[in-house]
Amino acid sequence: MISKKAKYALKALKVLTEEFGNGPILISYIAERERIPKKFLEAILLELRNQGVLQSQKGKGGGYALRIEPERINLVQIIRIIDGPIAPTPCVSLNFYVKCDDCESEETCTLRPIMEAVRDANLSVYANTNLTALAQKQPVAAV
Amino acid sequence: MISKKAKYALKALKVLTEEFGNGPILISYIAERERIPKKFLEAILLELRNQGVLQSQKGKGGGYALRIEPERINLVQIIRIIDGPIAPTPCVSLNFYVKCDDCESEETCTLRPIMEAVRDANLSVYANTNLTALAQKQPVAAV
DNA sequence: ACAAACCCAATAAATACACTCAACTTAAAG
DNA sequence: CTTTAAGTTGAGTGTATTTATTGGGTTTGT
Repeated sequence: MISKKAKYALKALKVLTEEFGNGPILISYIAERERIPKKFLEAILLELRNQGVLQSQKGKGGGYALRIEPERINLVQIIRIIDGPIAPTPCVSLNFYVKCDDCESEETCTLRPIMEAVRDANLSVYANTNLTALAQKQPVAAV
Repeated sequence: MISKKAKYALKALKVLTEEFGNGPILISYIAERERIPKKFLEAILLELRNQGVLQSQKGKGGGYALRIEPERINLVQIIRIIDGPIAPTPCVSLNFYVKCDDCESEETCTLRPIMEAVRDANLSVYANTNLTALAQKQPVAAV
């Protein structure tokens, strides 16, 4: 399961993709349209801004916008920012690797191959989906 | 990410698979061998027993054992017992479906197809792995 | 002055443990 | 054959950390 935070992030980015080119979009607008708790969304958008995905503008006429074209942003980047690892266990994570303190050897661990397979299965879906696809309700191609 | 609880459950079941046919296995034995916090493991094994996966025996010579042959138990069953849904969001879960309170219509939701693809990718790995495979360090076949 | 993003902190539930005591089963002692 | 002791699961409670949310106040740009 991904977190609600990640799901909210994706929904917010969907809106920002649809509104891409229309200037800054209000937090309140996104929150209402997608029924996301506003204060929570605030923190999510801030995080995405700090990670370089979004840009923000304070004051009147302010709001949030994608920093680059939606085609160039895929779901792997977003999920990693919000939830961290995509792998089912930290010990097979590519970007957030943490050694298991309960495992003796990774070479002999029989769980690893399965966990790696799960990781790759997830990665292939997330990596092949960009924000434009997310906003367009395209059927996702099987991998 | 699966929970630590789920990972511990799989490791414990691996041991019980290896020891299948050798009578009841002690919690302490599994805990030490796999370096799982004993009290936590206790709760995990109990849950698996209550769900019909394991049988237990109290008193001297007691312990835990698989109730049926390891070939007949796959990881989907285990993950569902311990972590619940395999799907990334409750709204695309086959066994633990919960309607999104923030979504208006599931038909028009653009996140759904991606979430379903992720769910199916995970399911295909977990469903194709039984406890015997888990214990044998077989490379997992791509799906 | 106003409107917006931004920051700080408090709350509630779930996760990951630890600690203590009760219940049950078997085996040995009397 | 009954009692007792030892070994084991089982049940309840407590604590720290993360997740999801809310509230109030601050800063910044127009």
